[in-house]
Amino acid sequence: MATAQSAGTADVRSEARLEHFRALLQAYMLKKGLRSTDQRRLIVETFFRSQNHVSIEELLTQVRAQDAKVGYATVYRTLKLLTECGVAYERRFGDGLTRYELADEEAHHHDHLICVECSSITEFEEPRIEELQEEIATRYGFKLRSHKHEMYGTCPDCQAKAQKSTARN
Amino acid sequence: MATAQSAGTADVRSEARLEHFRALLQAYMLKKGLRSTDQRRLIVETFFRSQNHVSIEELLTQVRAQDAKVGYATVYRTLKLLTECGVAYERRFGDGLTRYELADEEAHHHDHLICVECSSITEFEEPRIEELQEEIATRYGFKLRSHKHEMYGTCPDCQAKAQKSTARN
DNA sequence: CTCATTGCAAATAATTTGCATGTAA
DNA sequence: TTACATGCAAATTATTTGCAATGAG
Repeated sequence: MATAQSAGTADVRSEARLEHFRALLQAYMLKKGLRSTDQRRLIVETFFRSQNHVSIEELLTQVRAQDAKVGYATVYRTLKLLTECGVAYERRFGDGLTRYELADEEAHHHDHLICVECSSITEFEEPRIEELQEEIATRYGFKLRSHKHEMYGTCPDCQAKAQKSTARN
Repeated sequence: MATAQSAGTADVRSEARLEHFRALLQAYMLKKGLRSTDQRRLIVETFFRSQNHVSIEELLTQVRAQDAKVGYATVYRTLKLLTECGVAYERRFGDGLTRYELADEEAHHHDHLICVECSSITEFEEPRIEELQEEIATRYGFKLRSHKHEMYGTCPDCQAKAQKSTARN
């Protein structure tokens, strides 16, 4: 089995929370005069059920399993919509890909350990860092909205692998 | 030929430190059998003198003020080289651009407060966060190489501006 | 001489956009 | 009926690469 680092987020997402996001989206669409279409609903629900940090391509694959005709552009446009109305966050890690995560507070408070060898992503949470962030923001008079904290290094697995091939070089 | 460019970091970068980086680069090039060319030297020195967080395009503009024939590809290739040998760090902020900064320890240990309104970047330093990072890396068995810690919010100036136009809405 | 480097243009890759057609409201 | 939405393909943007010509060691 592959490394399923950040455990199945889908299970963690309670219906109640998703309902909250659906309402958020609906309110935004109403305000902007946007329309609810089959594709949009499908993409949004697929996003809600997908693993954390989905890329557009991954999402599109899942979406096309339901409706093979959905195009790239629609997924891009829908994810942009979700980002605008505060349902999703865009994240850019080292690879040239934009990934998305559900914009709940928990997501807001976890951060990432990224392996520079195998690109695996491990999430961590550290309230003491949160505290310090607030302190710093206050120090500089910033009103904080979000943050991004990524640590890059070698994961235990890759360290082990590197050791085996040390003789080679 | 005295570069009449923006003040800023150039003054802060002591010759001694630059000399260290020149040595680092030279050692790397020697090891790899790479050659020292006019373009490379020009790009590297321009990078040393440029403001922090330069983009390829900004750098190219500055380089072309000296030698109009230098191509994009050479700048990309040279910055990649600088990144490989540990002289520069790549950074990706919100816009779709890769920016580079000198890889000294101070740069390694400062992080960024980014204003979502005016895009201004404020650097900060907080040793207690550094400590916590090490602690977390150890907890997950990671060997840390670098990190990125960005906080997004509204800077004091933009908060003030927002206040003035509050009556408007 | 030999092989790395350069500049250019063409190739990728990710994302965006124009437009004719489809479709919520 | 009236725009908004979609799918496709073409356009953009950032970056990379192939290649013939150049130049460092």
